[in-house]
Amino acid sequence: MIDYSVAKAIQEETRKKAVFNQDFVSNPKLVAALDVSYKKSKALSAVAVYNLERGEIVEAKATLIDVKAPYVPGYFFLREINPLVAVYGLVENKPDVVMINGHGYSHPRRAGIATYFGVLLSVPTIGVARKLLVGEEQCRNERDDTCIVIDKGEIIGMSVRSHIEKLYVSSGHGVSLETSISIVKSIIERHGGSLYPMKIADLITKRCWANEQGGKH
DNA sequence: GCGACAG
DNA sequence: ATCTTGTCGC
Repeated sequence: MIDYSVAKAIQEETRKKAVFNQDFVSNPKLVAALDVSYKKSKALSAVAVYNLERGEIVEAKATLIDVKAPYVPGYFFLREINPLVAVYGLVENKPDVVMINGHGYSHPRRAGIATYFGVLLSVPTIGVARKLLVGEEQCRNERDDTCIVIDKGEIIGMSVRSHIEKLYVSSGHGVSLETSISIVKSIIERHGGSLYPMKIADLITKRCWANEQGGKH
């Protein structure tokens, strides 16, 4: 059995350094979406840089690296931080905000992978997950497509649903929950209910295995 | 003690 | 996340 006390201490330090209630950027124009897929001990990570004004992908990159750490709920960063940092380093058009596939503040210690990535690289991040790790939804009514997520008496994130998918959004670092929701909703409303750049990053990670020859794309 | 548990 | 056939619904 592995001892996660060190990883836990890292997350607690990360939470102290993180900023959840301020926006480092006032008018973001470039938003990057990062995602990772796995095959045996290899991780294929991808990034799609999206122009909010034009509603288009302006850059895409992918890379393949080895991973050793197993996936453990609550300690996702141990497994996925390296693939994420590796592919982010390939980006030429540095984004104003980075969307990470996973939780940010909505985490047992308020420091999910999105928060860890943001503090580590000192970039604004948003956490976007498909399942809750902690907390429970509180919807005002059945019609509302945006609900708050409560844990231990505080709002830790929000759910946003379209007719295509349901996402759990939380602040990562340097992007408030309100701004995070605003960005996510503006994208899905523009692309038929799909978080377009994240979908593209996801497709890249799953379709580049066939013609992978070392990673770069 | 038991169940739940981001990707 | 990944491994995977047939099957249900529009």
